[in-house]
Amino acid sequence: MSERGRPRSFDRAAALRRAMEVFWAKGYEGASLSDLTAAMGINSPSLYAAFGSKEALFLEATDLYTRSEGTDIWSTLEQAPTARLAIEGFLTETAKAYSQIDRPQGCLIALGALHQDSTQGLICQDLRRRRAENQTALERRLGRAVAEGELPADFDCQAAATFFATVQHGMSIQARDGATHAALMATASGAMAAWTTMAGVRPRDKRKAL
Amino acid sequence: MSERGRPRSFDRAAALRRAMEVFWAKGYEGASLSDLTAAMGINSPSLYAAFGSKEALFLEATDLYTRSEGTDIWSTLEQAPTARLAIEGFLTETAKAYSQIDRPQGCLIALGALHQDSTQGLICQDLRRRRAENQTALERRLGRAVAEGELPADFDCQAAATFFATVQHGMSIQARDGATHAALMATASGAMAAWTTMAGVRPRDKRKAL
DNA sequence: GTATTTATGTATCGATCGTTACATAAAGGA
DNA sequence: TCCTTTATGTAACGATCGATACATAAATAC
Repeated sequence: MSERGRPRSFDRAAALRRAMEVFWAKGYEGASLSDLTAAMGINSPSLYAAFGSKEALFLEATDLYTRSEGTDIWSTLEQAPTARLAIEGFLTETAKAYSQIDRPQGCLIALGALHQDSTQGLICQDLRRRRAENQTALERRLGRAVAEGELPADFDCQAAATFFATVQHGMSIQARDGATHAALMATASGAMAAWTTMAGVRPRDKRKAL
Repeated sequence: MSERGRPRSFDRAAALRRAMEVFWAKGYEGASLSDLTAAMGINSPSLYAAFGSKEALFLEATDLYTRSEGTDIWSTLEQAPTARLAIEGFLTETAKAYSQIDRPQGCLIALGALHQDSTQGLICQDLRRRRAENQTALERRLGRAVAEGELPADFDCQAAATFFATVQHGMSIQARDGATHAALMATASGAMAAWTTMAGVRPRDKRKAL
């Protein structure tokens, strides 16, 4: 069926991964076609034949990013036995992921396109949707903890999810500024200090942050 | 002395303010010369004669931004009678500043140039320096509180400053996503919940966040 | 007055942006 | 073998990027 015509001479998946890394490092507007084709090892007509356009390539790249780079963060959030461990794991995995030395620092979803016209730009809309989904995932996990009795019924899941999502966004900028893993963990610890108060824990020992 | 030659036909300070707003809304790379000259009401030769280059204009614009837009945030930090009120005011003023409806959302210093090559780009270096200065201001305020006995001697000022600075950076992205003042205040409250734990307060009433 | 100095508007510079025509190469179908 | 189909490399498209050359306008100095 699809075996007609001259076969593609490059690995589409590998090229997409290279494109993802370029977008990750430079953002959507900062990544030029020259940057992309150079990293992907192909010429622009091949890029357009395989991916359609720069926009479409970015959308595929962010999808790959979501499927391949954020997994530890979100699987920890879902699978941790308690909400506290879920949030702690979420923050710890974020600190780890954002300070990998062999990768661009910070998060593609958070930093990829901050300056496009949000109401018009397709790219900006897509990233914003993904950020909203992430915050919703946090809120759902907290809601589950309320339902399970781990958190008090009057716990404000939405406010807490907003707070932790915002901390994660800030960690992207912090990472871009060259923050070490330890510095990111300082932020994670700070956020967990908030948990202690928010969850209404009466501390027997006066300080037990993270 | 400087009254020789044809006088400038536009208000340099007003034009700089317009340029600042464009950079604030679109970022350094996202703001084109066309955008700038249109907003400033001048032609490009006038821009270059008055400001030198796009880079120099941006640096002047960020300086104006620092002097004119961030004042409430940082004066509150310095002048509040206690560190707790200082941090609370810092966060509250940030939430207010980042959600002004008649202005670009978020912070120019935080969002202005996230994707330039950090080691090379002059713009990126300047913004990074300003972000570092802001974090240092937080750390100094906390250190003062330790010296005054408000905070315990083993209080980790650097870690706390990192945390609160990161929260503020995250609020810029949150604001860019259209967060309301209330949503930003939810984040501020979360950060103050962290304060309660970090400062080692033994809460008599179990919850008193912000 | 004339000379000098600075600013403005027009028009354009070379470089780069994202994108595509076009001829050729390499595969399967007949 | 010839036709169709798809991919590749070269080369270039129009648009826009940041930045300027140049002639003219408007001020002061003499």
